[in-house]
Amino acid sequence: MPKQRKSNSTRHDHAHCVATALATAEALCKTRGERFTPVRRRVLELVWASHKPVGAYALLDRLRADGRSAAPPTVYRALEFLLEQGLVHRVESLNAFLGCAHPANGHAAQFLICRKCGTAAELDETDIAAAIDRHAKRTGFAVERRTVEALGLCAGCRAA
Amino acid sequence: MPKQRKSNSTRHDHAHCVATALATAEALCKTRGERFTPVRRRVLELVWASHKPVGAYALLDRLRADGRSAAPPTVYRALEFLLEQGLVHRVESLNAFLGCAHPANGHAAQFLICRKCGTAAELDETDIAAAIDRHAKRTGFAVERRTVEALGLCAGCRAA
DNA sequence: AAAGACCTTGCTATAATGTAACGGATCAGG
DNA sequence: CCTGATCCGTTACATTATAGCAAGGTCTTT
Repeated sequence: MPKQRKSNSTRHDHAHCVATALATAEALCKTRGERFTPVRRRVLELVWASHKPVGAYALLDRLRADGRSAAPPTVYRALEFLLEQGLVHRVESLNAFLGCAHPANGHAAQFLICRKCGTAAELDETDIAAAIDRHAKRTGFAVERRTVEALGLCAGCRAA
Repeated sequence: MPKQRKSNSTRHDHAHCVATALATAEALCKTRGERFTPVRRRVLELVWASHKPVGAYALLDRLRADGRSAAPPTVYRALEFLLEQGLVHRVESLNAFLGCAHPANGHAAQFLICRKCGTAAELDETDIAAAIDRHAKRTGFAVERRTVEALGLCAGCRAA
């Protein structure tokens, strides 16, 4: 009775999706000499439980459901680490967190967030970043970090 | 003894800046049949006190300094109104608010936020919005609202 | 193996940001 | 002036985030 046979409209093998993210994270940390501890691993796994941005306190509840003792700093510290390593993103307009789809070094991330189903798709389009940088440069502004988030309706929810 | 003679490195007449914003707001509200009440006017004025995004609780403190009785809902309701009217913007990455430089109908706003001096410059570049929309369209996503915020160093702070 | 430095975690407490709900005051329109 | 709608003051609470300390691990050096 394979669990991965869910009624998933996006029809992707999410178990594989999560497994890949965890394996990539582990490899990246090893390369960088960082410690991919059980808490950090578990928080990353929970973030990847869906493709929807998750709040820190939702993560906290799920950690506690594991039987693990946990308080807000537990989650925030794990998230801080994962953010530093580029393994998760923070969605500013939702105060929530999302697994990074391309945890390679320094990519520009943009998000398309569906206000109906809550899923967020990650883009990595250099021309969006370039357009921002170009206008910034005109005013002498040196861009260090960009936050680009679009709210709207995803293809699936528009159809429905 | 004119107060407006401040040592202002950006060398703009900020009193005029604020006065214009308030006058424009008043005119817009009148046109739309909305009530530009004293609380709303004062909150807008306080938001415009600088070109730095201001937190809701900082505004609250200043309202109280007026001698006015105020609680969080006082400020948040005023801000909600001002946001609806397009008179202020919310800076998501700072949980803060900023006077809108172009309170005309529906413009795309982007922000360049200096991490040193805290000032935020507002852009209104259609090509940035267009780039986002273009990539969204490819995936069938219908964009309704965009959040574009760049953090970095402004020209002045880079020089120093 | 022991010592020491450093990082990670558990824990308590508290700060900062944001909202729900009610009732009284105020305003626009008849 | 009534009346209905809106706005505001107030209390209480919800949500999100951080400071600080001590205990437990891990790694390196000896």
